[in-house]
Amino acid sequence: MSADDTRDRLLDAVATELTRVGPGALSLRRVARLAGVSHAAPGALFGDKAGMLTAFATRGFERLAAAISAPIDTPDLSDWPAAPRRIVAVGRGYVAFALAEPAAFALMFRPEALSFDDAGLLAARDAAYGALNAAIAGAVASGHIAGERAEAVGLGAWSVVHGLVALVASGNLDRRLAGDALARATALAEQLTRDFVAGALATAGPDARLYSGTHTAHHAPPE
Amino acid sequence: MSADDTRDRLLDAVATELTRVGPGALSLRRVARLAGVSHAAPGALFGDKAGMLTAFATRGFERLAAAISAPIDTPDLSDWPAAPRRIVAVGRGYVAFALAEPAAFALMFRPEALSFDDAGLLAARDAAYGALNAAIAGAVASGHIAGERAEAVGLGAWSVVHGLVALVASGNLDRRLAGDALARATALAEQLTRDFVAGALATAGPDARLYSGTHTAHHAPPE
DNA sequence: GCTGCCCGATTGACACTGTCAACCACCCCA
DNA sequence: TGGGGTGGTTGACAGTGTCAATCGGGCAGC
Repeated sequence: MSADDTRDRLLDAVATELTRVGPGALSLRRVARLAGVSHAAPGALFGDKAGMLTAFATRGFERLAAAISAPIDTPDLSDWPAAPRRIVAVGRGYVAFALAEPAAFALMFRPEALSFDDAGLLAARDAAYGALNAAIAGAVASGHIAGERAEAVGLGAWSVVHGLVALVASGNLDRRLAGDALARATALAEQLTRDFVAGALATAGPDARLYSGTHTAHHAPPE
Repeated sequence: MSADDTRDRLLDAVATELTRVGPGALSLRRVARLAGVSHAAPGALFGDKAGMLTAFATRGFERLAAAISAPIDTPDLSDWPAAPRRIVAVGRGYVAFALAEPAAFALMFRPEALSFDDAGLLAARDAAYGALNAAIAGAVASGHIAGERAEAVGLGAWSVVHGLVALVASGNLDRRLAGDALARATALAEQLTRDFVAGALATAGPDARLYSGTHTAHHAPPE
């Protein structure tokens, strides 16, 4: 049983406990028991509880970066140019990750539970944000978003996606999204991302609108 | 010393402890000590820790409802019609509350720390959401938002505002928003709310655009 | 005016938590 | 053949949330 082995076993135990009881009620000792090690093993390996959760959150940011960098195909946007399509794809990856691993996602955005100045964590986080920014930068380069609007559009798209996911995760949308909340939320997030990008494009000029009216007629912006 | 008196003293102690150490590290016994009562007094009054935090969060939702219902004046939108202006005002009130009481805001959206099926909490929460929905309904009634788009616009505006605030609160925007992060975030949230509403209006029809281009020329949508 | 009683609150105990010091086993390198 | 550090354990400690038992005191009913 190597050192990396117990490290991985502990982080796996963190994952199962995180989904079972949530980030707030997670117990270091229970994680250790679940991993079959002594109650002080996490401390010896990670320093303290925050260190252990930081290691897990770092893995989470790496998976988030992979999720939003993945070339998700968007056949329903076949008449959109590549750059805005990429933005929507990033949004979909973000939502998909948050809904697939809600506990990890919640932990990643709970800085008081982590060692937030950890170098590895910051690197993984910045890598994920870099993938996000790259999509915006691509749309700027292709002329679909005005340069001076890039920050606002990037933050807006990120905010709308993150906000929706946070509201779903905090159980505040159940009444609105009756039925299969997650499926509807996913669909809505895609719609919202499209809306926001389209709104940003609309403000770029009279003819830059992506689509209008009935949601069936799509008009491509000038290339 | 009446019962309501100690109740209030405990909730005030929760407020100070919440801002001091955050929702995760809050200790029931320390709150009790701070309020000058025994360590079991909160349990006797509120049932358990979650009950005490629920009582505090209920107060928070009431203040949130007041913040977004307040008639905030928006002189910079003097040429906007009343209904979309009201939506922006709601967004500003939401952000103002979240930035003014970040600890309370964070607790309110951490359901695992609360008794989330508490009747009082749900009532206060729904009252706040009602104020939010009323603004959207007003824009629908005045014809500025298509009825079938109301849910998407409402969720989108809420998501973008909530998401931005959540990202700021979780310390994930410091690098982007260098300098006085909060002030810039507030300004950006307003901009984003405007953008989103404008985008939603843009999709309502070719001539329904609120403004375009340089952000200096504003065009009113048809009344 | 006394009795019973519930409410607000206290004390004491319990199991559990995170952390730290001390100790132990093993492997690698000198 | 030794150290010495790495990975891991045991044991202790203060602090936490919760519960049972208790207590005082106001209040209604007789």
